[in-house]
Amino acid sequence: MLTLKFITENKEEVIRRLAKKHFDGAEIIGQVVELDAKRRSVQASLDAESAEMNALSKAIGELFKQGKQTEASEAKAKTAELKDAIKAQSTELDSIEKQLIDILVTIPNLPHESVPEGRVAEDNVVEKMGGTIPELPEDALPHWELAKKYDLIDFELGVKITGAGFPVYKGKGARLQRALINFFLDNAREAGYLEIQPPYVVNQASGYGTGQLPDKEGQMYHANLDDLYLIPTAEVPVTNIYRDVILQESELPVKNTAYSACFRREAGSYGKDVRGLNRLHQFDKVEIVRIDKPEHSYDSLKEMVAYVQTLVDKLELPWRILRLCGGDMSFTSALTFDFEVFSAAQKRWLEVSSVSNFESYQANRLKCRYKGEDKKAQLCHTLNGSALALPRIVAALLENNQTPEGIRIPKALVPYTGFEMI
RNA sequence: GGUGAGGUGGGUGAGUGGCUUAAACCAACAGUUUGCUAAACUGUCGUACGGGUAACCGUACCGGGGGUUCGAAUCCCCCCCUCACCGCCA
Repeated sequence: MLTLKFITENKEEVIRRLAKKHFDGAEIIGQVVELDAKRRSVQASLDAESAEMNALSKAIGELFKQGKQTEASEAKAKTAELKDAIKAQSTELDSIEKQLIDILVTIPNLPHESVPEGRVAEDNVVEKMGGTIPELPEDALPHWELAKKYDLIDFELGVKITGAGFPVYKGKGARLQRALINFFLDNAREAGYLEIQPPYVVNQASGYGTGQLPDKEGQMYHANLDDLYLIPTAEVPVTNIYRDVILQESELPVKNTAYSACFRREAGSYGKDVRGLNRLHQFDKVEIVRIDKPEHSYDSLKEMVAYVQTLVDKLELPWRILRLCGGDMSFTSALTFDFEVFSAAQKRWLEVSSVSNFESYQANRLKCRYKGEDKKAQLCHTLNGSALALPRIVAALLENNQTPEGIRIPKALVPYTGFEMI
């Protein structure tokens, strides 16, 4: 969430910038400013009364020690009224603070100045393109047909065991998954990211820390007996490593990478573009996470985008980078670049990575801070990106590389698969 | 699952109602000393909110929440978590 300080000090700017995300903040920001003023005044009088009470209690203690029982009892009588006032004020302060938090979590992050105007996915700006789209014959097969033909992925079997969206990978299909995971992790390590193996289920506090809760509660699987959530991305456990942490400036930027299975309920998204591997409830992904100083976070973002580009290049896939427009960005992001690869048989661009700078929006809730030269703790910036999500990469690899002799594996991946053709 | 012990600052850990402004040690940082390293010595060393141009002042925080009391890290109640041993088990 945005910091109260920033909102109250930059009211007009906040409203103006939120408009790019098509969020009308005029009324809600006004409420925040008003509540904050109330908060200050209540706290000021609460503090004054508490100070008086503390002094009085101390004096009573002294009087008792000196054996002045009568005077002590007189002083005691005076505290009752003060006590009631303190109780009332602190109840009011709690309520104001709760109202403020409730409002703050409904305000999205401010988009960076470079975010293009726009409402929907079509308004995103193509930033860069690479690779070549292969010429496939007319009878080229979509990946779900190829998966069946070569017995790589069994979607029906997954339905039997679990349900739709939980495919079973078999033989070279399974080995391809394992190869991609190792390929991505090795590349990330070589690029300086520390490999992490996090838990796949998290507690409520972690869900709140990265912002999945409370807004996206329905998108996560919930193990209600233990009140734990299956992670929708490794971002959640990895970023939460830094919850309630004050880092030293010298430790920044923190660069972590993690593979995890990801679980998403995808409630409400049935029926549209969900065939085959396009949208799943369980999938594999390697994530990269950075924690950085504010003044360096956009350099970090640039590096992350450049890094992801090396992956799609090595996989010889046709790709493009989109700069997301205000309307298509996530709630928490300040600037997002999406990577898409072209799936030549479906003739569609598929999103395989989303790289974002959250600035201090996530760090504020996480309470992830760092101490610099001046010894003052201040909020870090957090960033993350997929590097990469497997299913759509697999879809594109299968479709784009199909030949009459079988499916060709890109050279960079062969050491990992142990085979050149499927 | 059973039994027991615990949760205090960056870490270890003392503190059983007011002398706590949370001791002491370690780590960290600055300085002195020093041929270098090390050691020694001195000093600094929490977070948040509010007030103030500032130095600074006030308030809150000892796992979380409630209660008792003029006053709670300390007493009472509820919850959460951790550790140890036993049982089960990859």
